[in-house]
Amino acid sequence: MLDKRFILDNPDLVQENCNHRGIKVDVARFVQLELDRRQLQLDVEDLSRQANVVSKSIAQAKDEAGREARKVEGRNLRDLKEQKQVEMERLAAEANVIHHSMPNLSHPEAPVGGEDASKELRHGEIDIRPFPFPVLDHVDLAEQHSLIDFEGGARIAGHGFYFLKNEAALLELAIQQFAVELLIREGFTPMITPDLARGDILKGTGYIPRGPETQIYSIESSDLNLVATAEITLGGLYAGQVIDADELPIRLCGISHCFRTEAGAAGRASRGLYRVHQFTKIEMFAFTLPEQSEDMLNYFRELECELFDRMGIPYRVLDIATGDLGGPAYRKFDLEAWMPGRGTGGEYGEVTSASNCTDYQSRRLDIRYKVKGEKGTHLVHTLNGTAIAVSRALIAILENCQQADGSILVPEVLRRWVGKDRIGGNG
RNA sequence: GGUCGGGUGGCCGAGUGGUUUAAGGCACCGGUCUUGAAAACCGGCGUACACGGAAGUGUACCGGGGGUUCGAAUCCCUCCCCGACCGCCA
Repeated sequence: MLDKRFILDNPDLVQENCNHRGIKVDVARFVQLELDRRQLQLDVEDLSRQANVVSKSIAQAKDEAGREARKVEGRNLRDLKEQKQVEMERLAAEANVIHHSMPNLSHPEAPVGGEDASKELRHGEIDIRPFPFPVLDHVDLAEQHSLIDFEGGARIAGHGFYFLKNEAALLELAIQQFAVELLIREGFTPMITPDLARGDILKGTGYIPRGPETQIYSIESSDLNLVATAEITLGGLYAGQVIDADELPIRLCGISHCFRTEAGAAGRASRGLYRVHQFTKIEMFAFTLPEQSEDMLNYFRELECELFDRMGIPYRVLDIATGDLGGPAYRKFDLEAWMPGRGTGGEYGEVTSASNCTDYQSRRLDIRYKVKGEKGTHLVHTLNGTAIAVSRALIAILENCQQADGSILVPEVLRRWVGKDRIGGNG
């Protein structure tokens, strides 16, 4: 959420930003509602004050008749207050709907426009290598080497679920180890988080459970939901807390399963592992001082690059355009890995995403910091970034590392955990 | 799952309907004293929102929500969480 005072002071700027983001918001309406609400709040508070004075006077009243008269007066004041308050809450509710629909402000350098306006910043260290042989996609490669059982997954849980088998199962563990090891070395605290969370926590992070088009699986007869990312649990971990400024920045590395219904995704390219209902993800999350968040976002992006460079995967880095930032992000960088088996002749596919949410998430989650010796508290900035989403990484690895003889070379950095250099062939 | 006990400020902790304006302590900040520090002493010290140029003032907040009352940390209902013990169990 945005700061209400900021919206009132800068309605034109906020409206323009909403337009750039491609989100329909009536900022003027919000401003009017909020101003009216404040007037009512004054009335309510004044009536409360009068009623409190009356209440206190009752204890000191001399005779029973005086007390009774005061009680009636108190009742009337409270009734009046109640009426005003109901009206105030009605306005607040309407203003709140608009407020919640407002996206975060946008970084001045973020490209303005729709999805196509996103700007390619650079490529990874590894060039796309030529494939002087017929390229297979990861589904065919997995079939050939008995790595993934999509039919089995569909049988027990439906389309979008799968079993990882043999080296694919080992690769899943290897990828996790590789990413977590690097992040620990960088000073992140490794966290295996709950895979379920309460509705409040999801809403605080910006996810909407149980709606008609929800991306979230919910547990029946319970407030619990399967998480779509560790961002939900890691952000929620500090909800309602005041953090000592000395402790910032806090950097966490979340290891969790991610569950997504992918409602409304029917028809989109979804062959194989690309769009699945469950996958494992290693997530970076940070709470920072406001002046630290820009550097932290760049740091997240560079770590993502390092991980994919070291796995030998070609990729490009995108500076995401305003129209594609979603609600909470102030700026967002995506890594798209080259997937030779995608489309005809290969395509880039999103593998990571790093966002600086500034104070947009922390305002809703109420995560503050306090500077020693200073009065009051301030909102922290939150950032999240994919270190590695295992399912998408598997696609990139299998497809980029396939050899002319049909075997798949295991990236060197993963061999320690996979226990072999090569899948298939004579490895 | 069962029984019992709990949830009060950054932390600990008192408080069973009205001078409670939430006692007291710790921590923290300022000061006195001191060569310096500690100790001692004095003072300050919650958050949010609103109003105000400011000083400041008002309202709300004692796990969440609802109720009773002129008035609720306190009484009632409900939900959540924590702890102890019992049962079951990887």
